Amino acid sequence: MMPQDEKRFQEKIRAIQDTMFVIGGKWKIPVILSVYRGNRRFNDILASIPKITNRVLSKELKHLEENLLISRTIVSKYPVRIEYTVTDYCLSIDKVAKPMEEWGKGHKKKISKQS
Amino acid sequence: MMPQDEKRFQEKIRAIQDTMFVIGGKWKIPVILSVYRGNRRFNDILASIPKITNRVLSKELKHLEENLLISRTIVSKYPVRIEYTVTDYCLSIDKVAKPMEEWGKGHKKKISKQS
DNA sequence: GATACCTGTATACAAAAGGATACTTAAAAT
DNA sequence: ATTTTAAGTATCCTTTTGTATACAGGTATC
Repeated sequence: MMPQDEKRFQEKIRAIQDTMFVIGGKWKIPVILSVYRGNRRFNDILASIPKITNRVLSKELKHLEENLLISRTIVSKYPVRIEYTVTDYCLSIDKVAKPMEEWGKGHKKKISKQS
Repeated sequence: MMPQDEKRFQEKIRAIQDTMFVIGGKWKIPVILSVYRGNRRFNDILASIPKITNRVLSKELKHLEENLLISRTIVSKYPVRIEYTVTDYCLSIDKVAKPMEEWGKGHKKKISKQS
């Protein structure tokens, strides 16, 4: 039998790996933030995130849609016009994104200080 | 000139990408947690994290050491014995890891509910 | 009729991350 | 003398991620 705290440790690992699967990688949170910020159209999102390419953006949007964080709506058929918006559920990401933002800012200072 | 909030948005993105660079990926936080938990020796850490391999662990430890989160000490030369410990600075990761753990647990429920 | 706009997809490729397995070095245990 | 242990490294391979560029399909504009 596995000790209680060992079991809890394994669950912790799994939960964090699940989170990483959904919002990990270089682009997923930036895409969410961009849409959250008001960029609803593909090319606007594309332009708002430095160095992202259309292929990567397309894939990330699909992944986020599958994970219920972004919704995609066809607002006009001719011409094709799509709108991306964040879901209500997506707002929960803020609880993770905010700490990450703060930690990143602090880390930059830390690293530049030691040199 | 870029508007103020646009500039702040770009900084946000960069901060999050910096964080992702340091602790992103499948294994980095699990490794930190394992060491924090008391696993100090290579093979103990290896055994504590399901499915990680020695090659990957070796690389992750090096990366974490370079980013001041883990420290590596040679405790005995013959035989070689190394000890890994978390740095004081590493404790700041908890501010990110905890929300990720919670979000991951909630997400699993969310996904299983919709099916 | 030619060209540009929008929202992507298709193709080809390069780089990074992750995985499987064997090996090393030197001491300690049997 | 052989095996085991510790802490990795070396080699090769697969998968994922990212990049570059071209193209599609339909509308609108010149």
